[in-house]
Amino acid sequence: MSRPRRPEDLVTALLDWFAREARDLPWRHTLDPYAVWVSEIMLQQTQVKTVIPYWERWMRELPDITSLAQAPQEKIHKLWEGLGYYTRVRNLQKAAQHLVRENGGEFPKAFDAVLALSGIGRYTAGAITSIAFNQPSPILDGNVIRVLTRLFGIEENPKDKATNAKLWNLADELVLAAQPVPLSPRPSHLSPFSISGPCSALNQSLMELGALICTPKQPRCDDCPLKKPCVARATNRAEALPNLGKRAAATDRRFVAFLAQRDNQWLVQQRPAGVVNAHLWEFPNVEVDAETSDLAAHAAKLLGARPAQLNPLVMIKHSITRYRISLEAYLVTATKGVRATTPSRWLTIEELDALAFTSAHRKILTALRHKTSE
DNA sequence: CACGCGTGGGA
DNA sequence: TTCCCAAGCGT
Repeated sequence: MSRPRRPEDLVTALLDWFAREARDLPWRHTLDPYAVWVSEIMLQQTQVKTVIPYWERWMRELPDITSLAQAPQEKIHKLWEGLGYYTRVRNLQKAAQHLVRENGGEFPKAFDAVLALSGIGRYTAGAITSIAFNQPSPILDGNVIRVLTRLFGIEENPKDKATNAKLWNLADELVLAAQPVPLSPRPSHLSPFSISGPCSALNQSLMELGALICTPKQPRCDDCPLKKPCVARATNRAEALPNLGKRAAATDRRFVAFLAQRDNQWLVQQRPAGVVNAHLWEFPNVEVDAETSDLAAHAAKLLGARPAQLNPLVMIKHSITRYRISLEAYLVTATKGVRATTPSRWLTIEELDALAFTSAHRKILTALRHKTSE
């Protein structure tokens, strides 16, 4: 069985592979720390393919720290609509406002100053400082955990404190070993990137390997630049690692939404701070028991008037965190007497479109638009 | 430190 | 269909 080689040899193999195989992603064409920062926040727990259009739109609308700091909160929520984890976007703006106020609108270079910003933890601080400034700061994300536990045959749960520390140390050894290595040239037939240096390339190569080769299921070990030293490949343990614990079982929940119309306007409300999907808009809705049949009573409580009739429009299935949710949307007829509870508004379909909706209620809105255009 | 926080894609 | 999980962070 081949043992892992020295860090220098692993680094050489990774940098060479990255120069050949790295994807052409839009944020790889800039070294602007703000642009890198935005990409890293969007990429937290979110797939590359999903992020690309959001990042491009964001950079057009809010191209620098000052424009973000000054943007209305409705605008940043709308730009984030559908990405989830909406605290991220508020922390992003909070940090931008801090930088305008305290640092002349400049993004800091010092790792500790970056780490201190809202929404930036150890991973993101390491990613930004290595990618934008070629600093030898290690990164450890889901991809890197997978690559390193397999490469070194680490069977312990990577969430355990000691194992997590060990993984950070391994990531640190690799990025330090990369620091003096010349950057591998990218083949001329591929589009050029803006890579700040070998620390940037090494960190990105670990994530890229995890995304393209060292995947959770059916890893493409035959194409891996680290196949010789990889312990998991030699022991046929690749798909068994990393050894993450069991995830919590999903719970079923049922919600009912009521679509109240007044002329060409529909009643919507904004979710309060501190709850799931805070600050986003939705149709009036309530959680009900699975067996509840008297939905009109719920509608009455919610809208202040008992509807004469409830006509089903659409049933949405979605899940948020560990909840499997079914969301039934009903058109409310005879809405005379319906009064909004604050904060809520009567708005046209076009006006609703301009608001940031939760994903599930965005689907209701789409169904409603189709219904009303029939 | 275990948990809450969103969503969509892929097997 | 169901489950896993993706460039994590804050509390």
